[in-house]
Amino acid sequence: MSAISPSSLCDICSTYPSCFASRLPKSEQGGFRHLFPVQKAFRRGRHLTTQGDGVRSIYLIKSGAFKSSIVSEDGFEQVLGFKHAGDVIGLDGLFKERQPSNAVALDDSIVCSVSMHDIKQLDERFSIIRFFLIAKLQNEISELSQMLIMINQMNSATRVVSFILGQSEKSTQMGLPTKQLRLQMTRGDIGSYLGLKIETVSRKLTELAQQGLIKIDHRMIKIEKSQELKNYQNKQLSRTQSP
Amino acid sequence: MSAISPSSLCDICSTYPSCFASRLPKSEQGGFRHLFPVQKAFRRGRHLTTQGDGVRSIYLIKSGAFKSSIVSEDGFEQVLGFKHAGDVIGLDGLFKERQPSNAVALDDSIVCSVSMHDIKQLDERFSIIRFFLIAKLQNEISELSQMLIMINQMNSATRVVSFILGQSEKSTQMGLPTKQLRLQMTRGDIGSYLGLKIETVSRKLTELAQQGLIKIDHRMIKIEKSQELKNYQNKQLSRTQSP
DNA sequence: CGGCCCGTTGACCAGCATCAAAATGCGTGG
DNA sequence: CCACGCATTTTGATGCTGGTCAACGGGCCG
Repeated sequence: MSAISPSSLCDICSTYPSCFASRLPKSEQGGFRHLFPVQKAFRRGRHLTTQGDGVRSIYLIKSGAFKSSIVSEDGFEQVLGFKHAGDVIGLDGLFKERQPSNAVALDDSIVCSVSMHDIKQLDERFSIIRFFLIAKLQNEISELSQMLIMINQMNSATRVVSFILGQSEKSTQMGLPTKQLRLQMTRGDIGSYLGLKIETVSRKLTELAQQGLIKIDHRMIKIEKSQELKNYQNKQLSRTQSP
Repeated sequence: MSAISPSSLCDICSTYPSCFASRLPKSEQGGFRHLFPVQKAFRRGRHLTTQGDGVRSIYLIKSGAFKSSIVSEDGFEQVLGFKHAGDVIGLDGLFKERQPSNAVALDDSIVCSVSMHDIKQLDERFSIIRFFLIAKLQNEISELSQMLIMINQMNSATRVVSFILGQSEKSTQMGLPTKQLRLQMTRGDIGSYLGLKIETVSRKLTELAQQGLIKIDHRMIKIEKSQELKNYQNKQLSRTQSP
């Protein structure tokens, strides 16, 4: 965790469009620069946030990948989601005393960190920032709701398919290849996220490969038949009759 | 859905302590009254919010009970939570065009409705209101995360036990009896919430009754051995070894 | 009184977890 | 650069939990 460029300018930032800085009126963006958002590098495995620690900043991911998770008292980890360039980390702890969740780097990553003090100033001055923060929190609610639907209503194969398609979509959004993706997380992480055991994840991936829908090379996934994968999803969703 | 008392004063409201009105400085609370929060009654089965409809207000529950849910395109309902007196409904749609979820009255209920216009004014003027809204959204995130943990890591009996204990706790918070509670929702709602089929919910409740931990009379639940129920929870959480 | 939810119970079985073992990859230190 | 050790992944065999299908009773409302 070392400062790279303490006074880096937002307007040369690669994730500027998805950052709240871009929401500020042009005339104010110079002002925002003076709040000195700081870029920091995190090596794989390092914690960006740790459950229970004090809250100091929120973070916008500039490059790399993180998993967010909660660890219960008995040591069980529940993965809540995976975050990539453009995503925000730390909103669930915003204005709180303690971090409610962990964020761990899955790759070497770079984040832009904005201190609580700066966030409070921005929140005070600009309604657009308030809407931004609330919208991002609502996104998290929406994603968690979708996870509940997935885990409660889909079987294991369909969950794995949905996961792959979701990762592929994120990949596309970041301007990376849609049909070729590299998973940053272990099978165990995927299993925790999807509510499946590691063996089940492995088996279902193998089956999908055997059916020719994907190709697997360790953590590289190649999507061979995206339409059939999408059909897979829909077929499973309507496996029981509607009311 | 009829107006009861369009100019009711907040300071005689039974849920005032959990309302954001209570957060305002004393000198401003008179001003808040002039925003005319409106009380409305909802009969059992009526929708307070409907997925896809326009967003007009947020609601604070004064009495009664609601379930919040999402219905997928294929007609499947996923129950996201149950809301009671003091809870807020509509935050997931705050400042949005369309309601992302449904809220249906499980009992005849009364809510206090605050229009988007008023919320915007309050949000603009009072940082304490902003913190309130964000904290409530974070609560929803936290509850959904706990649901994921429960569904991914607990077996059916433990989920049902957790549900009963959770309902009992809510009951306590509202000043109602802790050991005697009336479920407002069907077994089907509970099943959707917990990710279990209706038959499983029914069976597990029966088993708990046979073990003498609870007594069941239709939707009345009497908690006979609360300590053993809590042990049940902990036992199951550590059913597999920690890393 | 009849129909419709709602809830319960039983029999059966599919899907996923569990347990076990081996192969492979990766990081670390010599 | 290589070797060792650990983490990750795969694959197989087996069993249990919770889903499915079916039937029935009871309460509520028109």
